[in-house]
Amino acid sequence: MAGVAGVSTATAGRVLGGYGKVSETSRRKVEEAAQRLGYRANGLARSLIQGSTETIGVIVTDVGNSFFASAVRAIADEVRAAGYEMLLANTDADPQTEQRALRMMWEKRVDGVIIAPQGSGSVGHLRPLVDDGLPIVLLDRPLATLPEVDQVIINNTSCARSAVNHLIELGHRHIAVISEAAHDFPRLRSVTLAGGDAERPSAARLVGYLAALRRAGIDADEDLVVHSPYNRAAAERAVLGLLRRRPEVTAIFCTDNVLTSGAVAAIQRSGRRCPDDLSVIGFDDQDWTTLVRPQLTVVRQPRYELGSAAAHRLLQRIEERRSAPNNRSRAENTASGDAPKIQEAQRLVLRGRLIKRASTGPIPPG
Amino acid sequence: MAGVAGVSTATAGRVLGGYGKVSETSRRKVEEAAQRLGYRANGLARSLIQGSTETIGVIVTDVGNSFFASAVRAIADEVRAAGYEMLLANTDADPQTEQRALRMMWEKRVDGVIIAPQGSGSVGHLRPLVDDGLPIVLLDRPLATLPEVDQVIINNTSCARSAVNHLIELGHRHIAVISEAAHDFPRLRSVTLAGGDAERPSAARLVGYLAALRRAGIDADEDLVVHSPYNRAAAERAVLGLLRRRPEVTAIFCTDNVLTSGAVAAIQRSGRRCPDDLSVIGFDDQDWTTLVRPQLTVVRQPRYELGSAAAHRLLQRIEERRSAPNNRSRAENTASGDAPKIQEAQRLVLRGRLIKRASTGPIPPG
DNA sequence: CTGAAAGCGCTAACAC
DNA sequence: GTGTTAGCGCTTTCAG
Repeated sequence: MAGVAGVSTATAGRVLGGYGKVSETSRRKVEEAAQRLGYRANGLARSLIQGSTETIGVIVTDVGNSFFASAVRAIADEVRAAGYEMLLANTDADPQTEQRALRMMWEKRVDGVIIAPQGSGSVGHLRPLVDDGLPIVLLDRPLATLPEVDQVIINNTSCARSAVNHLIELGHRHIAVISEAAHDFPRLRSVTLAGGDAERPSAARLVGYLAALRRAGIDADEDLVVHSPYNRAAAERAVLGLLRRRPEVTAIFCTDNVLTSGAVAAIQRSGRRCPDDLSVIGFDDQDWTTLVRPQLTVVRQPRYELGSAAAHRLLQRIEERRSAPNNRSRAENTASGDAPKIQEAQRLVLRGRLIKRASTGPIPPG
Repeated sequence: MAGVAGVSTATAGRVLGGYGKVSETSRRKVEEAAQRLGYRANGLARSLIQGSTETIGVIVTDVGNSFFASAVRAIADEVRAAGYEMLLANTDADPQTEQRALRMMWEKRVDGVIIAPQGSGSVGHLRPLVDDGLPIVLLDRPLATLPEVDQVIINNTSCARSAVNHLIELGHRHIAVISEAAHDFPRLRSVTLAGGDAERPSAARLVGYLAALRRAGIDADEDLVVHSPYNRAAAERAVLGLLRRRPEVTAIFCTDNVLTSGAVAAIQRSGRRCPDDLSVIGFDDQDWTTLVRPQLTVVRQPRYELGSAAAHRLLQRIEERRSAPNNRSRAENTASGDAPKIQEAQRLVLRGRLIKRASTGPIPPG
């Protein structure tokens, strides 16, 4: 390449890499040769030497879920605008898959990571990267034992609280919730009593449900806290079971978009009329919630904004680190006697809100 | 690193990289040292030397769209099973964005690319990579001028044909179609006459619509071919306009999932009853199509399978090339007098099918 | 402004 | 088995 252009590799590099000073004449020669040879830079070599890949890693549990699809879309937009690329991985909430993805991305030298951790096991997977000083942003789920890491989340507990409050105000007393975290009911009940919060969105929403009941002086009934995995068919079965088992239930709060569609299907199949016999609140304001009859009352969460905020935060951290790579690794940090200069972690909470529509109504007489 | 373990860099490399032969003793020493130092391999250096990154590029127009979200999910699954990673980019159907993404991925040395090209302009963007011998698979949209590239697509034309046939059999004569490719109507009409096909799915579906009408001896009416971009609100407006303008329309065929939701919204707002006044067929069998009343008749396309097939094909090509890197680049090919050995491109067509439900019925009397 | 040379962290070939 | 050496393709000193 440099040979064809009749200059040294150094000059060629300066032109192609856009650094240093080059005369117009040699610039033209190089560009022409590059054109002719169909030259393309080797990003690997460049990254190897510069120590940055202009690539971030994104790890979610399921891009197929519309919630994450929106968030990833937002991240992609933000990242592209900054001239970065995005490595994407799915975990299906499997700890091992998550660990492997994280490790591979780390070895591929991503400049930062946005992750929706699968659970508390994630802390162990993230620890080495955190200690290494890699910028990380937690998406949608905080990790209490990783307080030094930035996070962008939704005010899940209070969203759930206002949803359930709405039902209570309408006169409902037998309010069921369908949740992926139902098995955590005993633990979460005490969390509520202590006024605390919970890590996973599903748990946080359940806490909100419990808090609302408690404030209204309604005893939480474990049998009305029904469990379902994130799977429409399973949710449908779970809700059908509930309605058969506890016909006195007059309202259902769904804590996730797929649980919502399962619940709506179940109610339709059960023959109960909504909202006359049964009120429903869904989670996540998807397009179809205004197409069904009655239109669904839902908690809308800013999914796209969640993604852009996370990406924005991450890119900012990467930029910070680039201009001041003090906090390289724990090893170096401990070695140098400087002030640790550990950046305060940022905790960004975006607000969802209740959209009242036609699927919620006053408690039926009788 | 090698120093701490008390061995040479070569031995350390053999252990960490998992190649060559090493004694148990030194293996243990190296692993221990690696553990202690928190060593992580540098994938960039490895890739630089081995000439493969174990990473593929995926380019779609919008991961936020449930169609692509499913396909990308499938690709992620397939790719992960093979131990690869995935760089993902969105183009919003913008040629420049597509070109930039392609270029960046190419420079980052991806081992292959899956792309849903935005249009015929994509050929120029892909040409250099194709000539370089990079494995590529076209997803969902063929490119006639790039016949040497593998493609995985849906039988869009015949899906559309059977949808419209269904309407015709029910007695409908004034059948509208809502399409992103409506402006291509004149050109596509001649394509149909010639029995040809079209590149973009939207166009292919429109061709199917025209073919069905033609076979039934119904004249296609340009005014019933309504245009809408992929945007729910726009689709809703377009369909409302159609219903006002041409009240004799008794059936609507939607050629995409977002157009479908817009059309359903419009019909609901118009006050026309479905299927009594108006039959509708949607595209893409999403969850909600069974939750609305009447349940929607739709064309189901195998979105997940489309993604897995594409990924599968690509990984296979990458494997082929790895074992026989003959066709490195055009330059070398031309130089060597060997048989070109150009692999025949594979064209995989997955079949969608019509799911008849309650939104289609016989033509109303009157 | 330009060239020569060193080296990023690794693997491949070859000796020992 | 193991160590030595020579690069992968680029950027970065450092002289000229």
